[in-house]
Amino acid sequence: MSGSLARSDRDDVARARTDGALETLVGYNLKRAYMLFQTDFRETMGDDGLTPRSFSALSLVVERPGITQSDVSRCLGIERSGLVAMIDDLERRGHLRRVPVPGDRRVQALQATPDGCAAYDRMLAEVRAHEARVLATLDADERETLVTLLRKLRTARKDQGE
Amino acid sequence: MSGSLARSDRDDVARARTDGALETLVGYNLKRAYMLFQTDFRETMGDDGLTPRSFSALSLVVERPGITQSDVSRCLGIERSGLVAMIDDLERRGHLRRVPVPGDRRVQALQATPDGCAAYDRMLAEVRAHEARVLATLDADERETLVTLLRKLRTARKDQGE
DNA sequence: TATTGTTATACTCTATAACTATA
DNA sequence: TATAGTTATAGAGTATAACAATA
Repeated sequence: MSGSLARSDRDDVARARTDGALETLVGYNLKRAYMLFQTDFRETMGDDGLTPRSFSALSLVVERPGITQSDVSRCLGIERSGLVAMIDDLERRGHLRRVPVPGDRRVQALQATPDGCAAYDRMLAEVRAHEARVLATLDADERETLVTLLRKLRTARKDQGE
Repeated sequence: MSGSLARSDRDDVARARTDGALETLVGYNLKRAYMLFQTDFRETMGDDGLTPRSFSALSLVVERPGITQSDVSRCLGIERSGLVAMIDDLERRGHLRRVPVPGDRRVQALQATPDGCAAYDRMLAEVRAHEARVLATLDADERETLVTLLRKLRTARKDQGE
């Protein structure tokens, strides 16, 4: 039954090294690393800055002028409905505009404004600095390996049957 | 001003390869990879299965009998308050019990039940299978490298001044 | 004063479903 | 019948703040 534990036993437990099954699981370590990035990203961008998600959307719009919301949602793997408020916000900030497309009146192409492009360039620099900060403990090779492995994980997935 | 785009231009855009700044950012790739794991984890555990979080808590309790809620929250990097409902749930499932500690009446040590240990072993096997599935595109070396890099990212952080 | 467990609360994120207008 | 954009809504996840009991 062992209903209770002595104080010293608990202290031993607390001192145990962190080497359980959890540490061997990729998912767990992935989540912890992701949380690190998330937190620092938000601190970097400030209270009324872009979120990781809206930054990624803006990035897509800047780099692929004329992309539609549906395209963005597919590229980022998120729901179309979630994009509306985000694009509203980016438009309100003056970073982009919704532009009608002659050939298809259902669609509105997304076009970054000059100000939006400039703001994006500044933010991208900040984001790279933020990543350098969080990745400080890895050398250049390790960083590249990490990105490569993460991308491999994802891109290869699309091709599979599943 | 270029108010609108022709259909064919948009199609070109849609066909563009996915090689923008986003793909070079660790944070973005980390998030996408994390989403992959999360989704598959939940599918693996089923509708009334443990969440990634409660599984990690149970793992800690099984491997460090007598650990307290505060210890768990510190190990996992989450708030104490968030643990209460989780531990309630694990207790309701019969996986663990709250056990009074003689030396300190504020504390309740967490003790996995025999059933809880058995259930954990089964779940851990399922989780490992789930990880093997999601990691199918990486070979053994790559998987180990990935875990190592993710852990290095995190563990080294603690030691820093910040 | 500090810590453990707890409650209440609010906020963010995000998906689902349904609607409309077009195609 | 399918797609783009939209709206409304609900649910999960999680943090914050406060409190009681104990140290």
